[in-house]
Amino acid sequence: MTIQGTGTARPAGRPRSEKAEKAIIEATLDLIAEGMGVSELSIEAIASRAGVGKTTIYRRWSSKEDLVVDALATLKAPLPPLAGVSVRDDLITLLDAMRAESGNRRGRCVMNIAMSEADRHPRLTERFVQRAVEPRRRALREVLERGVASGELRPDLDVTLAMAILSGTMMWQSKWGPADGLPEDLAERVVDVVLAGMAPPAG
Amino acid sequence: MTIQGTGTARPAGRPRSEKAEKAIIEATLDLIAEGMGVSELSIEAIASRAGVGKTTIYRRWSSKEDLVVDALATLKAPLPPLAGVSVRDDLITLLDAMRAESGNRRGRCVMNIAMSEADRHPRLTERFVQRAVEPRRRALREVLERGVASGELRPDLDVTLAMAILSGTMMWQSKWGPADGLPEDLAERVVDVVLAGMAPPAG
Amino acid sequence: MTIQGTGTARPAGRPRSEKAEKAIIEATLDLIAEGMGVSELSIEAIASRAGVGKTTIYRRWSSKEDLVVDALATLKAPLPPLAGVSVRDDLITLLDAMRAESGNRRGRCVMNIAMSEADRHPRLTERFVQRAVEPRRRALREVLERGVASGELRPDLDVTLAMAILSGTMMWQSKWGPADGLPEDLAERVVDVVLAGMAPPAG
Amino acid sequence: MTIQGTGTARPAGRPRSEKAEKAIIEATLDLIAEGMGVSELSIEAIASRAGVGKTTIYRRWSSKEDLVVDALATLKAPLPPLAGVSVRDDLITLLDAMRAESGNRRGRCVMNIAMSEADRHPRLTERFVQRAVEPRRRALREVLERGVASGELRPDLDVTLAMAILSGTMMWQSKWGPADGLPEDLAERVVDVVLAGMAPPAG
DNA sequence: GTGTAACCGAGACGGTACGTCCGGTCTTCCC
DNA sequence: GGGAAGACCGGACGTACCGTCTCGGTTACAC
Repeated sequence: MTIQGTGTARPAGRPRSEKAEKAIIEATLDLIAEGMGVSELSIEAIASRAGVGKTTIYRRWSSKEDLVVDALATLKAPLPPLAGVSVRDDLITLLDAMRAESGNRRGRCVMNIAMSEADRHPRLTERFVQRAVEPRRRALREVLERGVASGELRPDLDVTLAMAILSGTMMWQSKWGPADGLPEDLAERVVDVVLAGMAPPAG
Repeated sequence: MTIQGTGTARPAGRPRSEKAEKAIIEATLDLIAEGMGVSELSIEAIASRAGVGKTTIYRRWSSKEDLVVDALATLKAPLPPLAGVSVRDDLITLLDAMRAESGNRRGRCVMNIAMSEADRHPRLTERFVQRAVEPRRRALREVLERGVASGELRPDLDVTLAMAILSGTMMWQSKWGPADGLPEDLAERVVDVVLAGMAPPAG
Repeated sequence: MTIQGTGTARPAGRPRSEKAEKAIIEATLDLIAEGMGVSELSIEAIASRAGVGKTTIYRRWSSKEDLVVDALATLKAPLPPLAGVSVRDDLITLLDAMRAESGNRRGRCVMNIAMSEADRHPRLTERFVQRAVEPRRRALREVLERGVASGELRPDLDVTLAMAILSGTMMWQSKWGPADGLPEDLAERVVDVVLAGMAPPAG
Repeated sequence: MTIQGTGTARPAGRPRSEKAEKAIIEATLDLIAEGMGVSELSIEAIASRAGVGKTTIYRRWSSKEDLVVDALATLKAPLPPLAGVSVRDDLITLLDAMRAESGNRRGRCVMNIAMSEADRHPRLTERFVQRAVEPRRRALREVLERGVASGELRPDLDVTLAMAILSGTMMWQSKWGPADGLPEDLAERVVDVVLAGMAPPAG
């Protein structure tokens, strides 16, 4: 017998097509980017867009939600590189990146799904938080704590509060801001306000 | 002839039932509060929940979107009464009210709809902004401007920026905050940070 | 006052219009004659045909069935005059009249209703039997019994059986006969068969 | 190429379910047996009773009438076996079978439909005649003609007339007879009357 | 090769909702 | 009271689409 002893033996028959899998995921993300909510998304539309039979989808995922979860999971989180010199600069870099991501169509739609389906599809939101929210939150926290450690920020800084203000301001404005005439340099300004408001009181 | 010249004469036939109209609106809001998005909402479910024939709905609204628009429009905006003494106290009152409103189930669901359907149903969002967002925004602006006028806030305060920070922080946290362990007195704290960060530099 | 004290006092208000009542009944019979079954009959159609408001019908009959019952009840049963001489001739006269009545459109439709609605609307059928079937049955029986009494028919004649054969043959053929090429003088022939088959055996 | 030239190739896709087809027909007959006329029959009720989607019905029949036609067509006509010895016995057997069939609920309702819808749905009636009426008529005629050939009946017997009397008596009584107190052995009696009335005059 | 199994396409399945129509009832106006 | 008008609820219509399932025919690998 020539069955190699290595781990999982390849199952008999034609192997599943990676191409089909990718096409399905891509089609799903495309449709999401076009503003489809989870319920507007139809397997039929995905299959058609991916050039794939409905069966092929059904063979891989047992429900639409599973598919969307997997699709969102492929969204990588390329955090911007931080200079690591000035805390202020790094914060601005981070916040501008966040705004940019949630500002374009795709980001906004993914955001919508993650938020509005939170009640009905907890697993979906959970996965999104884990893949997209947490990394950014962690980066933000690290920068702030670095500032505390380096003395650039006051030692008793309420990091959690600062994070809430910074991210809240940016994310909220990416949703409603455009209509409000908020300035381009919003990141810079809010960082300054927070740093000023949280700076050591006098000296 | 004795036809009175007064305005629009009452049309012939049985008049439309106000009760039915209210029941329909209420049913719609109920279903929204149960997490239905606009596309999950079905006229049939609304009719059944309201104890009303489908025709009675179609007679009044030509599309589901129109109905939802009207339903959201009935959400009144009972802003909390402001003491009008201290700007700081008034801000805290306002922000806490905002958080409370978006914290309960109904508020959260309405919020979800308004946000996630923004792209697909602009009229819906527009109406929501006009009825729910604008009044709050205006109230916030008035308090801030009063502070400027009274000298409680620095004269060159960037009111728009302050509003973005205050409302962004509160609204964003009403969505993601619960999982973050943010404190109960968030409103108080963020107001203090903003006031400190925007206070007249010297005195 | 000129209200006469006689019997039932006339109720206040405008008296009901007899004309409307007749028009409604007539319209109902018309529609039935056009082949409508009880369920195809609609109050709306009746009202429209009678030039009457739906209310006016609803005020008088509490259900469609009641109305149809009353309408059928107005169908009079003008039995043909019998010469009273020969039993054979009288039977032929009766049977030919029956065939004529169930042969024209109106008679056939009324028949259809009476028969097919028997299960669902027993009161309707009951009324029909009482007004239309019974008189004919009675006439038939009288002629036969007269023949027995006069010696024209054998004394032990089974009157019930004779009636079943005579009326069954005529009525059944009025339904299915036309396609069968049955002769015009069917009545005469069947009477002869029955009389022959039931005549005193030898002398 | 090895594509065989054999007949009609099986069409692509999932084949239609015979089970569904049968269930639909059965449900239709059930509802008819419950006294539904053609207009009371609703596709929705049939679908629900058959445990089938409405599409599954519409895929097969384009109209309610077509469905009913097919349903009635499935009613088989199991004529009773005839001994073939005595004409009199065979006639009695046939007539009793006819009475039994139109005596039970299902038979009565089918009869009602066939008769009362004759004007509105000629195709329906036509099919019913062809499937149910004709075979019986043929059997009756054959027995009678056998009697003529064998000398058991007079050679100049009017077969058509005899058929009209025999079937008319039986069918009519199956409708109105129960209330008339007609005897159990009606078949026997009417056969005797007809044979007597049509027997060769002298011998 | 041959076999196995996944592939694709097509189409029927049960189900839900659609928007329309119409029927019987109810309510109001005007004569 | 009577007519007209029209809203009311309910039920069925025929259609569309969805997710599922079931086929036939094809393709890619491992033996």
